Amino acid sequence: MSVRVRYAPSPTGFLHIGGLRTALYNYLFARHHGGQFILRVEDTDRTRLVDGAVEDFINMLEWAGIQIDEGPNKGGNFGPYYQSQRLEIYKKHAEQLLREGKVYRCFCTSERLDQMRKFQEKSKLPPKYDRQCLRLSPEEIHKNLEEKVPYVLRMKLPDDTIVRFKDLIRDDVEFNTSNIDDQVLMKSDGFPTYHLANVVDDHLMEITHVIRGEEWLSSTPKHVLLYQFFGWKIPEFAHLPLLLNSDRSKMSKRQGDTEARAYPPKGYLPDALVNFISLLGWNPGDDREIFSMDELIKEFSIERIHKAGAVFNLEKLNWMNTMYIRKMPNDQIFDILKDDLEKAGYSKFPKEYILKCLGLMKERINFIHELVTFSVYFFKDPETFDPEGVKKRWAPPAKEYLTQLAIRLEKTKNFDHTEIETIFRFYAEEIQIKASELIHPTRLAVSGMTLGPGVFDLLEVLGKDVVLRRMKHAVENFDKIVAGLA
RNA sequence: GGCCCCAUCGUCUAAGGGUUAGGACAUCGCCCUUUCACGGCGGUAAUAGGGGUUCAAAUCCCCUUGGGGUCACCA
Repeated sequence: MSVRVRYAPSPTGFLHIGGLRTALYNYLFARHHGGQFILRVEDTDRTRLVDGAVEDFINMLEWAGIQIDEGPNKGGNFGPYYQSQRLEIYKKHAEQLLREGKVYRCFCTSERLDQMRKFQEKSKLPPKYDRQCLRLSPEEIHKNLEEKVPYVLRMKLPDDTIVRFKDLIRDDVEFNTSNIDDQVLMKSDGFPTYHLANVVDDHLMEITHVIRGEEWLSSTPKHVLLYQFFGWKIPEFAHLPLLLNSDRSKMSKRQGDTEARAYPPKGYLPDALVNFISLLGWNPGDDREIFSMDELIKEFSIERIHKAGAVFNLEKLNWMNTMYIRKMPNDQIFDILKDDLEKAGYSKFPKEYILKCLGLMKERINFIHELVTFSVYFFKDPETFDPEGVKKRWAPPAKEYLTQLAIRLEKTKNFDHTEIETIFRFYAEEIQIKASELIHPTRLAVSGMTLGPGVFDLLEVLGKDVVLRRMKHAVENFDKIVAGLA
């Protein structure tokens, strides 16, 4: 039987980084085994729906390179993939359980439930439904139904029974039903709760492996019991370790960016983010750390997922992002930055020129958009000059150096790296100074900055005309700039 | 609080009875060097505590401690 897994988020918010990892692990597992990855939207809570959430799930999964085989955007043989469109199915199954006495109607008001909980809390009792409605006589039930008193359907749990199940990550886990509440399965608005909808759908969609966050571990016995109520085969469970804030609490909005969609605009590459989160709770068993999606698919195994939660460490993600930027071909970077370059007004420059600039700059930036913001001087003459740099690099002889260099550079034929370097070295030797005393003032003159690519590369890429123009401008305004007037 | 899960450098982790407890990020130092980076070399840094089992324990068992999750007509 082929593997079928699902990622089943609730559209009550945008895709969470933790959700992205859950989806990724499901996807890797599916692909590793040649199975299917399904996206199912669990929109049974009508009060917390967030506009655009489903689009965000789909967009971000696609951005990350996770391909959905079946889902709201794809269709499939097991749809619909919105739970809100499957109400009849849940109703039918709930009625079956009601007929079989596995669930019962509960007419209790939320006020009574709240009161009861408060009392239990105060008296340090476990907060549990007291089963008042389980003791209702048939006449009372009939009367309530006649009077259209709203009701929910609750699971009737067996008394004092051990529910055991095997978790692929945690091995055997067991719970006693005496610690579990009679879970509501159908709400009074006719919508199922998560527990019912989830089990019914996983069964009908022939899900073989339920891979989800650890926060579901304690409700799994309810699900196991439900499978048993229906007489269905129980899928394999794998509860993933949680993603943590730096204080080791469950990753939440309080700290850092928890929404996946925050990452692309910050300049994170999808491959880097995917690679990074793949390693949060899993590793291949050796020292390798850089993996493409295909390699992850090849290497991934549930056996190597470990149990403890993992802190989302932004610094390591940043490092990984840097690695991926360095590795990425220039024209691919160009494609990603197209809009940014356009917006900055740089797209009027020839593509080959931009590609060269990207090539020089990508070695020294951490986020892809920095390529645009830090590359201004490739596209515009500097209007300001770093004051610290001016102070340090533009001592009086620099003016003469720049003048002389400009004269010599003007005579070049190719204006390439080697030719430029020769001129610098030769002139430095001639006047008995270190080449760096020429290099630093020149960098400042042509870029306005004290850092960036190697100067000879920089000059070559900028081209003779631009370099000479900027150097002359620097010489002409040298005294003003040094005096802090320009 | 009840129930459940978990526990190796600051962080991500390797080592599933015998290792000087390994790697990566971060950090520190040195080298390279025209700046910033990259890179190279090296350093600091961990088995939560206590009991067992064993010739031998990070590793198996128990207890303690600590952390987390969950206890809704939310998922």
